[in-house]
Amino acid sequence: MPKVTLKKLAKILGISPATVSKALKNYPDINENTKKRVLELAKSLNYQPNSLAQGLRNNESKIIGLVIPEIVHHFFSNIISGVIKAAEKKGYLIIILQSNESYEQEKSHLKKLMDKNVDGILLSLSDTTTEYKHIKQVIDRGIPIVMYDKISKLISASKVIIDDQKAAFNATQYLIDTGCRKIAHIRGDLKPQTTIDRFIGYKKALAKNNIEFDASLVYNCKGLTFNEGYKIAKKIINDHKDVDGVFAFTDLVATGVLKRFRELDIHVPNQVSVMGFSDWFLTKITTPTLSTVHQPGYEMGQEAFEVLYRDICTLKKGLKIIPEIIEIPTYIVPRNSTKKLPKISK
Amino acid sequence: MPKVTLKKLAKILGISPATVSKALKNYPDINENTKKRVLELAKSLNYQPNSLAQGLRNNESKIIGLVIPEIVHHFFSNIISGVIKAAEKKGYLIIILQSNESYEQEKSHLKKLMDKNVDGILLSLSDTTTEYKHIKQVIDRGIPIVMYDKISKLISASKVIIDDQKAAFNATQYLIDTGCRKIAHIRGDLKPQTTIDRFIGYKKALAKNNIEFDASLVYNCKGLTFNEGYKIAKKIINDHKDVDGVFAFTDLVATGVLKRFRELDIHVPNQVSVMGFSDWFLTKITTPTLSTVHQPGYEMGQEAFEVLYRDICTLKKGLKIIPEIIEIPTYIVPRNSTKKLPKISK
DNA sequence: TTGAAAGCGCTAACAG
DNA sequence: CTGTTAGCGCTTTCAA
Repeated sequence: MPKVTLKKLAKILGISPATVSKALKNYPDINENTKKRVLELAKSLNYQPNSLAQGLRNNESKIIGLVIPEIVHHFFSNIISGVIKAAEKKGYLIIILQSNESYEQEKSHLKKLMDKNVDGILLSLSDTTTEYKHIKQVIDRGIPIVMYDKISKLISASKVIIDDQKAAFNATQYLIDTGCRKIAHIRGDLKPQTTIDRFIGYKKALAKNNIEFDASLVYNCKGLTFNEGYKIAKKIINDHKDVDGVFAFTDLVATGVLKRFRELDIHVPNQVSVMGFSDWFLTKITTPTLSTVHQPGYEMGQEAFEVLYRDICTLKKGLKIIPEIIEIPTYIVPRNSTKKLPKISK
Repeated sequence: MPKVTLKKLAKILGISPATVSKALKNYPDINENTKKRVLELAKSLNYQPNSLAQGLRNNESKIIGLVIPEIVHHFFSNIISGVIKAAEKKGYLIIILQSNESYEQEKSHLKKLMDKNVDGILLSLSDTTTEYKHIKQVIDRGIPIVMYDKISKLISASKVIIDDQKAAFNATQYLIDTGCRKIAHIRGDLKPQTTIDRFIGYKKALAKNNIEFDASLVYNCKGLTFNEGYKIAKKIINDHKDVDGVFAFTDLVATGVLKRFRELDIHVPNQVSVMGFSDWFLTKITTPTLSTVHQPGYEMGQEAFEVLYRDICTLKKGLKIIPEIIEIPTYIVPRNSTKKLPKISK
């Protein structure tokens, strides 16, 4: 199947490639009739412009890169979905790469994306990234980067985030409002900022309500797994018989807690309330269903693309990017693992 | 940051671009010394070839397209992950598009991918696709397509699949082997082939074991949702008090069944066994955990890319593609929603 | 062992 | 309104 090129169209019509190009691009200085002929022929021959050539010429690929820590993950696959949706509207395609929380991979992925002349990159930092030279290099090359979810304050670029601290504060406050006084917190690894922020939010909520912070109520969770939650639940109960709330930094862990509590015949939420974080799909199917903080992946993905798009346009106009920080609101999703709020609202 | 091009390197070194290109590409007819100088300069200036130009010249993009029905889905995100992993090894990047089970979107996605000069396409048919002209067009254009998961026998292309019929047969057989005799089947929409095949597998297993097929035990499930399972579970019990097994065509639905059964105080697996299909992540966290058929998304993704890669190479050599059909094996994952197999094995 | 030249397909500036 | 020309960055003859 010999490919249909501009040149060929031109030859068939007996006009120049330039004219054909303009006709196809709806330039104003083209005879209506010529334009019609071109358009018709193009359609009938099913002409597709060669985007490689276009890209080479115009110095843009209409492709953006998306670097994601882990694809098989409810939150991140929602992000992908949001990005694709928003990108589609503007005629952009998405190349996806997975960093697996590895700094090395992140670095090499950025390189690959630059090689492919992407017009911009969406990046969520890997947990092991502590240096940012590779990112600055990309930006210096004139390829805009927007960071989402896991970001660094040390990079000057647009960002799309949630306020983990506030979200965790609200979650803890919710537990308190529904009557909990002795609330354990299961936190993640020490490093990632999100984990730290959620921990701070937890502490702040306690402080605000004059509940003394008790370090022994804070449990460190190595992996982000169901099993970790399952194990820790037992520990919590052993250590603190009178605990009445658990706030886990992520749903999966909370789910493990739920399961163990049921096995231990600890009633949720009457004896102990449990609060997760993220609003993964699975929170709807546990028994009891899990109250959690909704982390809007889809919206983040959409927003991230839109910011990036704006930055791309800014850059194309030769202007300097003014980084935007966009915060996507989160909210509590009350389900059955927490008690009802008292009617008398503040 | 002015980009480093071949030309620039050539100028700096006082040699021709052609020579630089060859040096970089390890051509044999280049002076060792020249080569070294080129390589060094290239590295020190961090030269990256412009892939658009390369692509234009060599007529290949080193990008492949992946059309997926739905990204936010455990099975499919595993596929993505597998594809990316395999593609990475061969230096390919992946553009992802989501069809949302829409024929129109599928069609337009294929067009976009062709426009972007992808070297090949991985496609899982949307449920609403009944015509295949758009696919044949792509193949005619010389872009190889490999279909995975949801395929059509009417297309001559390589395919990566599981044997749904066999898998469903085994699942049903497993229920029978563990003592079930009156097994309900929750099936999906009428159209998709997978649904039909699973239904056939179910029937065949009954026949094989001399259990009479009873159409009233087959329930049609509109959506692929937890709620559907939840609703249907009640119906099953109302219609058939003595049912002792349920085989759902997908895990999510089975999970809904599990939940409703618990509410109805129907013991799983002692009174009724429940078997799902897919081995989604969530099957490990339900109560009881859900026995299911493992559907290996990651492996399918890897395999799909590899077949596509072979087809791309074949085509590049000017040979004709001989379609391969690759079947990825499935297996039963026994968990706690089914009874144990009797010790005396056949 | 090197380089000049042509061209992949498209577009933009400019001339007619 | 249309066409000529030049060139994006790279590769590949082919001649030197």
